[in-house]
Amino acid sequence: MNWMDHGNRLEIFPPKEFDFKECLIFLGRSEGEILHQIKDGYLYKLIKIKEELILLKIGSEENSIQVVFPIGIPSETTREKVADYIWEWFDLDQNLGDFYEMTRKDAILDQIVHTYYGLRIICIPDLFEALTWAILGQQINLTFAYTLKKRLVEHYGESLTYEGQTFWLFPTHEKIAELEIEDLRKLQFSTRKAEYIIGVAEGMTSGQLTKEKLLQLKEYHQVHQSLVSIRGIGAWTADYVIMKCLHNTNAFPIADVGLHNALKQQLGLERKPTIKEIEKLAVNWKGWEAYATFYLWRSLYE
DNA sequence: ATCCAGGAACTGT
DNA sequence: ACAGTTCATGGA
Repeated sequence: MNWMDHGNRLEIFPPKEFDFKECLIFLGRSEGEILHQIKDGYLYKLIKIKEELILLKIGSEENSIQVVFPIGIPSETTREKVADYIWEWFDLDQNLGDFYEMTRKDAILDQIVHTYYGLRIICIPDLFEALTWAILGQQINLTFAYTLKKRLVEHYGESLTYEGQTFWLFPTHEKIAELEIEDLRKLQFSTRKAEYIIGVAEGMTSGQLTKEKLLQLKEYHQVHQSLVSIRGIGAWTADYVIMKCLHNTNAFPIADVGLHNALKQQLGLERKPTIKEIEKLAVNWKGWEAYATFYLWRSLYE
């Protein structure tokens, strides 16, 4: 991690394969998003570090990400954690140079990575949020998934209002673990989604399911297996979470509808490709399937 | 209206 | 192992 603490602001120096504006475009993809806001080229996000709510205003300079604190300056140790958070959120530990090296020889990705150069997987560092968001997205259109997330956050999340704008935190698993199915049914969650999400919340609150434990597992299939063993988490959700929360670039949600649509479009097909066809296309992507998928998703909007 | 959505569990073979 | 069915609701 490469950054400087200037006391009242942070300056973070990302690797060269990074473009803040590309990341902002991804972050701004939905009107329904409630967990961050974008205004005048700045990204605002509320986070919580050790019981302290911290509003971040994030912008970019030529070679750095600038973070300021509109409400109050946190302590030095907290500022360090903020820098950690930003580094993790934008997946800055990955060496995208290796990914781009691979895509030079790839008929599908070569053009795409050129167009969106510097885009990184925007992560969901909170495991509970990542799992819940994936479950919400199962088999419903994304617009409605955002609506459900908004309702969940506004009912059970913490918030802070600054200059007339309200900023939200995703609810904690402790809070959701206390709910009954009917509580979420009222928000128009299906019984299944309600069961799955409360179940995950209970698993995390009991300490059985933690991000740390998952990160300790050495083999990809071990992580995948332990996630899939949880009710409501299938292969797609496991891969999505491994990609968005656990930073493993081997993750490949191969059954994803968005991926299929992107490939259909890129290849000019009449129909969506089959799983077997995708497996063949993806042979070159070994080790970078998550980024290949993410860039293909990006190619879908605009 | 009709189809489908960033699937998963369940059931039957 | 594998295929078909059910769940559930809104968006386009």
